[in-house]
Amino acid sequence: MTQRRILITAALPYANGPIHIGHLVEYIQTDIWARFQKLRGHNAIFVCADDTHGTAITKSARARGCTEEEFIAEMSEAHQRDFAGFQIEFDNYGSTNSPENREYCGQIWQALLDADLVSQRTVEQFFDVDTGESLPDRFIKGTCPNPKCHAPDQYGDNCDKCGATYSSTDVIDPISVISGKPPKRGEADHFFVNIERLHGFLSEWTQSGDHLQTEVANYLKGHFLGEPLRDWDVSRPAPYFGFDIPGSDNKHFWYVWFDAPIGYIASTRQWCDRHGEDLDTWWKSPDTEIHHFLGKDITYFHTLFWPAMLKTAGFTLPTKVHIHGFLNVGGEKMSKRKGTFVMAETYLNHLDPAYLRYYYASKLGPRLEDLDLNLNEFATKVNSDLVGKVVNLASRSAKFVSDDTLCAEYPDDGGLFQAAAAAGDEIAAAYENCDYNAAMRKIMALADAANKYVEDREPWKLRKDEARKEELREICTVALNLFRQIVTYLAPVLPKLAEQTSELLNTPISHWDETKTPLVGVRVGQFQHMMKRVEEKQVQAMIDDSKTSEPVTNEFNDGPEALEKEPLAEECTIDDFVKVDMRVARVIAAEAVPEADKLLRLTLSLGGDVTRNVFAGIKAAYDPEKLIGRLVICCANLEPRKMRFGVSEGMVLASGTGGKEVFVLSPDDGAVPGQRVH
RNA sequence: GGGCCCGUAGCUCAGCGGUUAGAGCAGGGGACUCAUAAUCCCUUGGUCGGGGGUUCGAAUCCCUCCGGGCCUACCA
Repeated sequence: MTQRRILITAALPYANGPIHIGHLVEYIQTDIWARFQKLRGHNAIFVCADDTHGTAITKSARARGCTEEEFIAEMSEAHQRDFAGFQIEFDNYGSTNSPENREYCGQIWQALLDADLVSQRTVEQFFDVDTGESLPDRFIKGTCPNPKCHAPDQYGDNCDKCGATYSSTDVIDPISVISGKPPKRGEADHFFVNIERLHGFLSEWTQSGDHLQTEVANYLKGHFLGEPLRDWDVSRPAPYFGFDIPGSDNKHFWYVWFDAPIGYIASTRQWCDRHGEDLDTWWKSPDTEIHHFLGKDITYFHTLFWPAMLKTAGFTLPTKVHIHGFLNVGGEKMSKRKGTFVMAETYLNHLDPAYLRYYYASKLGPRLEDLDLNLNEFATKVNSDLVGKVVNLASRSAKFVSDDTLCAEYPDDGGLFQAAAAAGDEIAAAYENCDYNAAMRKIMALADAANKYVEDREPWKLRKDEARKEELREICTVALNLFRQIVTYLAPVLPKLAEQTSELLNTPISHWDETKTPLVGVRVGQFQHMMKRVEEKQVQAMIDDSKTSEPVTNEFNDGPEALEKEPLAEECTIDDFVKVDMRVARVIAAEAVPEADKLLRLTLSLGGDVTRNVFAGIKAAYDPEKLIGRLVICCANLEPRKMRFGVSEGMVLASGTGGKEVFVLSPDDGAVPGQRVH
């Protein structure tokens, strides 16, 4: 077989949060492919990096009270620790905030300028009033501008409720997520890449050859390539955490999605520098295959902009972009509340990474489909396939020959070894095609056949008969050779098991083709357990751990305590709800009740001359004078209640636990007393 | 609104124009006891989402409807 030169990348994890089991689908998928290619003897390298730029990083660093550089350094360390924990082995792990990356950004930028693809124009957008930062759509929240919807608290790009998409400048009552204040509208110059000029090239590249999965090619054709491609906004005005665009006098920075994919090149460059190789060998040679692995969310960056950049700057285009779907757990999106949003670190505190590597492998196919982690299936699959079938082979045969040797000549096994050796090509083809679930099924069929062999030969009966010792050795030689074939085929998925097997048989597993020749005459070591069964309670502990210890990672960092303290009430009907008549009211008089510890006496106006006398238990939290004039919400049809100090004719709505922790509700500006709350 | 993908046994999926539709797990029965309650044998279970069409032949191709997931450009 001729040796291929293969560059493999996984998408760069954003340095804004820890790695979770959803990310791991991709890194495990890619790592398996990289290990497979290496095991086949190809010259393959697997590079990755942290994606470190953008407004979100600045915001997180600020929340942590450190600089962006400190923040991303800490995050990079955490990411690499998690990856190492899952036996994901990069040949180089870089950062987009590296000098190499700046250099290649400059190079590609210059190529875009030389090709006259860059233009500059003014964009109207929002800025935060406190920090002066320009605000991306996701940093704006407000009311959906769709007249039929008007859902509050929606992001600046689209509405969760009605699905409308819009520009953040259209949002009603916009609020900056950074300061919580209304942003100011302003203008800024941005640089745009005229991607439409490469439309012909992109149509050709995406629709021909085998660069993309067919569903991805279809999606691009149906979605983007059917109409003119819009210009790509690749810059952000200062202040912005990233690289300043040369010649822009520190006023313009490359948008994070410009420099992120270039991180693939920069990371390769670091590897080249360490190994005395030339970058062009990897990025400008038609003899090098480039394989990107990524999730479906970032499809168009990698299938439109990225090829356009590479093409313009004279780099090699990807041989194949492998796009996978998202992870669901138990058929649903990962959920912090349900404890299914499991961080890599949390998983590792409870379970062996080999389990997840195998489970994902057994579910991954070449198509862009979501993958479901079913926790019951996870446990039964690992236990039944890995422990019950594979490891069991060694477990039930090795100890009969420990500290002894395998036969000097491979015995007759009825053609089992040959058949398994022949299956190697099919299994390899499945790996090559990213059809890991097919590969796993084929491998497990081999394990079934091997177990049946042991069953038929009943070695446990022979061991009692010294005269048949040689026969026993033959059976174990066959069983351990079949085991070793299986472990070799599984080595890309289960590197640790391959190492343990290497030790047991005193022979390293270093090449796929070792499955073609039986191992004979070697000394067999003491058998030790290679893998523990998954216990249901470990899985449950991991889920429980994820429920409580997970940091809430939305940008507001709201904790779960309040809800936990006072769980949601029983469901009520709309009819129940409308019975409660809540009205906007103005506090026109307020005084403390001297005889009472907690009460203020409030006089509320519902407009005109309608008033309500209300006793509210908010004395510890509010100064009565400051309440006067304020709008509040009151329950206006509550049955009046006689109290020692008079009759209370309603209730002022407030949240909080009592004492000083009381927060009276107020309507937004514009509300007038007497309006009903719906 | 537009687009992409999916709908096959209780569950997760394979099969994608050609013998009576398969696997693993789960369920039922039996064997074995070397092995981490592992293994082996037998077995229950499906009008392949519905309806039309093309074909000698359709789970497989086409149309349509229903159901589900996802994408829809400065969001990772």
